[in-house]
Amino acid sequence: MTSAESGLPGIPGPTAAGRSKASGTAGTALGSAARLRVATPSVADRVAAELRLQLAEGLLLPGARLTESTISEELGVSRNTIREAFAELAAERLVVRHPNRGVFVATLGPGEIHDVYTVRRFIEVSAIRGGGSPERVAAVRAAVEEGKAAAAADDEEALGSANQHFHGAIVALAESRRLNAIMAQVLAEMRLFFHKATVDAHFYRSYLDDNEKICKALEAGQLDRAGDLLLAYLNNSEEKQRGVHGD
Amino acid sequence: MTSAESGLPGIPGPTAAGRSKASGTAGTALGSAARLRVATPSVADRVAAELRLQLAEGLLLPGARLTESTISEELGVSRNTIREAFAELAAERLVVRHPNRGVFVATLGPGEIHDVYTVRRFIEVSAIRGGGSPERVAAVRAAVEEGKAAAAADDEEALGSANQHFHGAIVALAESRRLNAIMAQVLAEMRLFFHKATVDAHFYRSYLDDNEKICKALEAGQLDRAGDLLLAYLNNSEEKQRGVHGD
DNA sequence: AATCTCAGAATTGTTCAACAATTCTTCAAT
DNA sequence: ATTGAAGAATTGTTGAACAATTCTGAGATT
Repeated sequence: MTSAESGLPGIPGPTAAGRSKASGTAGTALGSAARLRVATPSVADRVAAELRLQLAEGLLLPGARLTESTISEELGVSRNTIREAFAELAAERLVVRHPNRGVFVATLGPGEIHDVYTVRRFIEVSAIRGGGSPERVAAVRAAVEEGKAAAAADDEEALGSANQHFHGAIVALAESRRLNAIMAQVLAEMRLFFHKATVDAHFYRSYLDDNEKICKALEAGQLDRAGDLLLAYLNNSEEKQRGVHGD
Repeated sequence: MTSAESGLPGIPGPTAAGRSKASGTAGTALGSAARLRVATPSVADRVAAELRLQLAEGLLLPGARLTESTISEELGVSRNTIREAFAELAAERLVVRHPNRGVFVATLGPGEIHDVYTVRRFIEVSAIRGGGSPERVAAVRAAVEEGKAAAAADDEEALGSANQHFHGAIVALAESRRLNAIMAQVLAEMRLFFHKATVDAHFYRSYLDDNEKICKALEAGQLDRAGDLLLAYLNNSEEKQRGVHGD
């Protein structure tokens, strides 16, 4: 694609406000039909979602600059709307605003990585120590199996996802909307610097055993033990990350 | 004030872009002089800060609607900028966006209150169990004394602030930027529903003893005991809140 | 060659005005 | 009382404009 007109996923056609673009009526019928009763996310939200996706896929590397006009053209959305999306992403720390200089993909130095792991230690360990309903525990188990399957299929990408699902499921034990949101945000931040150093096969694979053990302890109701294992895992993981990245 | 031109604190004079408003040159000199080397926060940020303040002071009660045009006029800021500020506040959960209907001050039902306390239990208890440097412990002590002074002066407002400082100081033990930010956000949410029911003098005052005990345990290095006390305090506090608000 | 300076280009910050889409109001008709 | 249909108000989004700031690249200076 060279000069995209509407690069946004979801609802296809732009409705063309402004005073330009003769605004062909084609597609309008389908658009209103599809909008059954679900509140359509705003364009700004969709832009934010799209950028979040590109961030997660490593298409936008840390430190990269996000120029308003470029994205505006690329996505066929006005600059003002882009700015609204930026405000969202900045609040999520995925992106940093330098006044008068622009927004950049967040870069996580050694200190920041430690900070992220501190949050994870606090939340994940507390969550697992609190246990959870059988359904939630089953979800943790499912994530473990998902990881095994990915390993068997030699799918690195899926392995990484499974690992994140595992940790997400652990926090979900607490059944807290806010904790889930916080964890999701932290995991999104982590994806950011996962792309910097290409992780080798052994990197993720070594986690599988840990996850299995943690899950088993959880299922057996040995919550303190599960917490200790998880804590050790997180410490170990941080050390490895620290090794891979600067310092 | 009837038709405010620049209701924003901080940097006084609006620079008047657009094509209107003859833009008197008065005040410009002082403005640039004051902007020594500190990155001036954007207007959107200042709007968000102002709204955050009004929210904290109970000037904007939960459920209240924030109309773009009204705030735009009131603060002498364009609608687009207001929207950017809204995006910030929505990300902080202080405000909720109903598509095509507007933004409203967030309301916290019983479930939400429980959720907020869940986050606090996770973070605060973990933080105090981890202990902290002498300086950070001293900061906790300072918050306790601040509360005592406020009680002696019969200053309800200050008592509330001191209490929040106390809990903020506990999280600060962990020396984590992100945890501090999360806690600040949660406390901001709590301020939201504190204004609903006017808390009587005994409400806060009963906390003073708890805080003192917790602080003493912390200073004595009895971290587990401090954690237990804090946990009990939080459970008790949640129950009281639940009693005051619609159950 | 290294660096300083300064005009011009590019970009961000902010505003205004317009209009489509949606929601809210009002008021009559059944 | 319920329904329905103008009409008013508000949000969502755009495009254009311009001030302020930062970036860039030649020359000029040491």
